[in-house]
Amino acid sequence: MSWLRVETPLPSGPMHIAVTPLGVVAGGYLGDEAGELPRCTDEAKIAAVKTRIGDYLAGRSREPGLPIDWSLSTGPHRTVLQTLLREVPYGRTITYGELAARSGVFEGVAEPGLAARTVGQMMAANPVPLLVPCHRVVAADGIGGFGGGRVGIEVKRWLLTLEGVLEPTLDWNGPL
DNA sequence: AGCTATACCCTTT
DNA sequence: AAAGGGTATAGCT
Repeated sequence: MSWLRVETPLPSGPMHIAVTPLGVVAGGYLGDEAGELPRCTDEAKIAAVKTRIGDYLAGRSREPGLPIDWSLSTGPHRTVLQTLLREVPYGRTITYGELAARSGVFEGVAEPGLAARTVGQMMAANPVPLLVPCHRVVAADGIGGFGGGRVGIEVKRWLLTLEGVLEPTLDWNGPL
């Protein structure tokens, strides 16, 4: 896989996206690990990803519309991610417990609270942030948490504001 | 009404 | 093989 850098208006700064011949395989919000990553040299892919991601973050498109390479996720993990992608459209949110139920992975296996916890873990381990809208998954009583340290939760809030789920705040620097 | 403790799954190191 | 996580709920205070 090869990586490319995408400028974003996110509080975390530029993103890094990994692509394969199949599609987008991974991504990250950390802007400093770029040094050791193999750089993508395919100009066509670079342009496509930058355009799609850029349009989405600018509010010009509602779906990134990029092909996803699921090879980094397997079993239940992949099932839950795909369920999320299919069941939760732009501007909607779902709770951890709800997603667990919809995915069917925990059918009759675990108790509600326990399944929700597992889903949280899966979201945290989501290799393809943004394309798989893990930020649309919230806790039953509020926004919930978000991995990636302190900026993580800020990114989540930013994205939810972009989609109109949350009211804009003072530090909102995005479109609208 | 609000807070703490507990449950025991799935991914990652 | 072990630890821990973006939670949900039940029970107390």
